[in-house]
Amino acid sequence: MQTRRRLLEAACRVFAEKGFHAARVADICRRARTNVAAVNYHFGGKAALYVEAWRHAFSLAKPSVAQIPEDWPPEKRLRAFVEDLLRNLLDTEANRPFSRLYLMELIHPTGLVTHLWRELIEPRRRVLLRILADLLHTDPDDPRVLLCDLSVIGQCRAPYLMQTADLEYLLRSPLSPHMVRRLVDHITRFSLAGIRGMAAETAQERSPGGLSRPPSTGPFSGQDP
Amino acid sequence: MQTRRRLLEAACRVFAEKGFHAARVADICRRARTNVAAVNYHFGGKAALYVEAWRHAFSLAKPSVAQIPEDWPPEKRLRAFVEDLLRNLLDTEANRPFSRLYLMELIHPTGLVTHLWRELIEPRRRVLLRILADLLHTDPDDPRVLLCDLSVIGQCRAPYLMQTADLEYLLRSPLSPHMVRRLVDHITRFSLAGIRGMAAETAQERSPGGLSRPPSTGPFSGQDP
DNA sequence: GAGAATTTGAAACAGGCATTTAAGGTTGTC
DNA sequence: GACAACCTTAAATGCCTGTTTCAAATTCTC
Repeated sequence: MQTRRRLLEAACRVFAEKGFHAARVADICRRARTNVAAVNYHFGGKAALYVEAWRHAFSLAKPSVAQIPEDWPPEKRLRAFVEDLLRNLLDTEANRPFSRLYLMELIHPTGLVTHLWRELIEPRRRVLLRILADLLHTDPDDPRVLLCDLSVIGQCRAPYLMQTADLEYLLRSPLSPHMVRRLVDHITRFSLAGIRGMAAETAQERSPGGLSRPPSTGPFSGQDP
Repeated sequence: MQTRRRLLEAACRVFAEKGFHAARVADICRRARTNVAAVNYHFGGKAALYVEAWRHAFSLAKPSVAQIPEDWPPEKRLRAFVEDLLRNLLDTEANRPFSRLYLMELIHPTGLVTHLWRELIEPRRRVLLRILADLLHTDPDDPRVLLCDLSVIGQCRAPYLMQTADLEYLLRSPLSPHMVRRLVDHITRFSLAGIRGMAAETAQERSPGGLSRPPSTGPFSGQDP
């Protein structure tokens, strides 16, 4: 139905902006130009709407990373990956749903989408680990790959951490498509240089201790719905 | 008074963990082993307690970055800066207040601490810009410095984005002092290599357009208290 | 076009939570 | 030891917000 789709899109935007807890059902309904009862009619409640909004956001975003050709050189694949993560930065109208939705769930775990994690997020991460392993001429379980993963992801998420106005303040420049391209370019080059620096280092001092334990619990362990 | 201090410390931890909005006054009081009315008696309300908690957290954290000797080589200063940002990662008992408090305010601006921004945060950022400018053999207004700033800060904040358990899952290793040291080491080296990569690049293709406008509004522009 | 099912609208409901209130207890002072 | 200032406690208040309710309206079926 029309209303249902409008609600989903509004929900993506509001949940992405505020997070599950701080998002107001009334806000979502105002943006969707509908009544609050519609949420409970179509979805059964705020929590269920949240889960559906996740699915909706991912249904728009998912294919791209998975479609990076595996025979591209790893440098090119890294750029494509970064580009994909930063794609949602603009679209202030359409929404910047996926990247920030995910970020919000990381910060305030609701426990509502744990089952979507392995289905939707883990495969993406595995793509990046593969790229990094290729760049470092090692395998994806190498501790250095995990650290580089954190570095790349951290850089890509940084712009989503703040309001657009604050990002523009930091960069001293309005957030245009051109600016996003420049960000992609920077993060890719910066990371490639960082990775090559690691590859050049002697591996001896980072071999023993620390980074070697198998995963214990799982992600999204917390919950406060 | 005793109670006042216990409240401040509990507030730091709870606000840092949940953010202003999601934090419950009752939670804070339970941790401080006091009654909910104490918050309103000693501080006048949740909002005022939040501001005082910020001040308290910063009073513990502030000196270090400011005390990095300016005559150290920039590589050494960068390491000291990163180390300072990651210091709060442990201290699960004492609290990991500053870094995550700040992060929460970035993500959900409350508008309650805008006045503390210039006083507390801007100076820290200027220290980093100076370091990066020295490393790039340029001045702190160079657009490349701003991009590197985003990269370094993004990497340093990444560990604070998630619950400890999730970070340990990503790193496949428990979060020990040793692990934190390794993180500091990695981020410093990775960034130094990235920065040197940028410095080596031809400056021509990143000179015109984009990154050149003076700050328009200010940070923490939003508010939803 | 009549009747039935589905969807929407406005208002009432209920629970959670910050804040207030007023009484009781503690500490310091003369 | 009495008084006063300060602090703590438990219960009450009132607001905000997700959910429910039920009537009105729309859409679908025959």
